[in-house]
Amino acid sequence: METEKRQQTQSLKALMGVRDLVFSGRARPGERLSEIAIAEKLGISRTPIRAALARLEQEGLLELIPSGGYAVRQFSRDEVIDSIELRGVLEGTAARLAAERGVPPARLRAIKDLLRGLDETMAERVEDMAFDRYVELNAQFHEALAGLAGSGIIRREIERVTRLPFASPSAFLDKQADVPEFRRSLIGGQAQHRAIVNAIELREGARAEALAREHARLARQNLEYVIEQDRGLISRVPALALIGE
Amino acid sequence: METEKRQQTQSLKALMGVRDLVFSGRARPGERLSEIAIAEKLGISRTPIRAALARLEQEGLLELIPSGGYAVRQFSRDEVIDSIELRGVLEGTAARLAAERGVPPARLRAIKDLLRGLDETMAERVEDMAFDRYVELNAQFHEALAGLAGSGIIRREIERVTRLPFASPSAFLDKQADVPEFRRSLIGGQAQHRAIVNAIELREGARAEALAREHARLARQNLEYVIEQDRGLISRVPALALIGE
DNA sequence: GACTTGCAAATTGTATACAGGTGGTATCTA
DNA sequence: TAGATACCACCTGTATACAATTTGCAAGTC
Repeated sequence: METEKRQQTQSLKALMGVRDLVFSGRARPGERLSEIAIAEKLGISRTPIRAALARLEQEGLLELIPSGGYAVRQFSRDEVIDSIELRGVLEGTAARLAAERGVPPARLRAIKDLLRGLDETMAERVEDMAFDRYVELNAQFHEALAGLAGSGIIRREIERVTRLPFASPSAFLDKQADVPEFRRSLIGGQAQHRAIVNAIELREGARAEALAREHARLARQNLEYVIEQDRGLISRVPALALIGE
Repeated sequence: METEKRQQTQSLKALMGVRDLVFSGRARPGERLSEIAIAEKLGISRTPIRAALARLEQEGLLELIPSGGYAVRQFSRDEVIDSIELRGVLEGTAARLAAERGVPPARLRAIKDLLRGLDETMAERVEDMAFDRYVELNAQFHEALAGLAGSGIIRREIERVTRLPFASPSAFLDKQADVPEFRRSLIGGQAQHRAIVNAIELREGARAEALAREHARLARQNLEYVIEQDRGLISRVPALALIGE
């Protein structure tokens, strides 16, 4: 019908449009993002585009050009590593606080269900894994973990860091990056998932924190594998499109 | 000359203007911030105001009203505590990484100079302390610490959290909140400063991290003192203007 | 008297007009 | 041929106009 979901649409369309422009690699790092060009391409006026650009700059995806305007930001290897480290620290904090403060039974049950679901995706041979399903459940697990401490502040901050694609728990879980090396890392990853939840349940804050931090290191390992062993993969992992240098 | 430093001014004026409106308490938590009203008050058009509002929402200072527009956000006691905790975690990470990665001698010297400066503000009797100078140097110390790991990502994140006034290391260091209880806490605080730098210099990452976290707890102690012992102080500590509930 | 309904004012979201400034190019000169 | 200068096109920052909602009030009805 003519309901035409226009509610809030222009702004959202602009935000998603620009994000996609960057993530898809159609806008290369360093490239200037012209308001007019984008506006024409997306079929909306400059105003919502401008708002989207400003917001994405806040998110760290774009950078200000001294003479005005915005450009796609380029991230160095070190910045990517620090972002992953940061995610580990924040997820570790969420885990620790959840352990220290205690988690309502319903929530604990919910995250345990996710654990079980993840288990079911595993198989004897890595080729037999239900990769897509793992990716989906893994994202849900990390989301649940971020909220487990019951702190909106922490949850929000994790969400923020995670918006940088290469810092996301799903950074190396992509159909395009379906590499045996990465698949193998999921086995250990799932063991860490279990350990984290166990530590939280037993109210072992320090252990929960350390485990969550170490868990994030999986992403770092995968990153280093890509950079040092198989640079060709860089272009196949979408989350790595912003890495330069 | 009529050069009239207008460079970038409207946007900046809008940002500072709205921030000040909130921090000064002229806009109460929950209150809607009307673009037109602010635009008239500040003598600029709606466009830069709008940008400022959107940005401050991203910073967490404002919240979106479902039907459109922005309102001053109100923070619960728990959210304030979590923000302080978060700052502790992030400063702890900066300290740990600085210890693990090592700090260039010049930077180490610089932060040690700050330590010495802070020492000089101390006195036998708390009434004799150079309070203003301490406040100034303390802010510099925390800024230096945030940058000590040489990570722009970490530095930026600390800066972000710190923008929430009650999460800042200077939250309870204000002329209006010049209370003996707070002054006394500075003595132990300075000891922690020294210990943090010492741990970093000795490359003791875990110790540096734990100390920095504990150091942030000073702010939490002060907060709890205000809430549980002397609620009248709330109105005298500007950083606490946003606390509700 | 309380609730509903309709209207009017106000407010946001979006588009566009306008001015100042930046960068690039082409031409002219040495 | 290389460098400098002047001009032109484009782009951003800001203001304002316009349209669609939303909110608040008032009047009318049950």
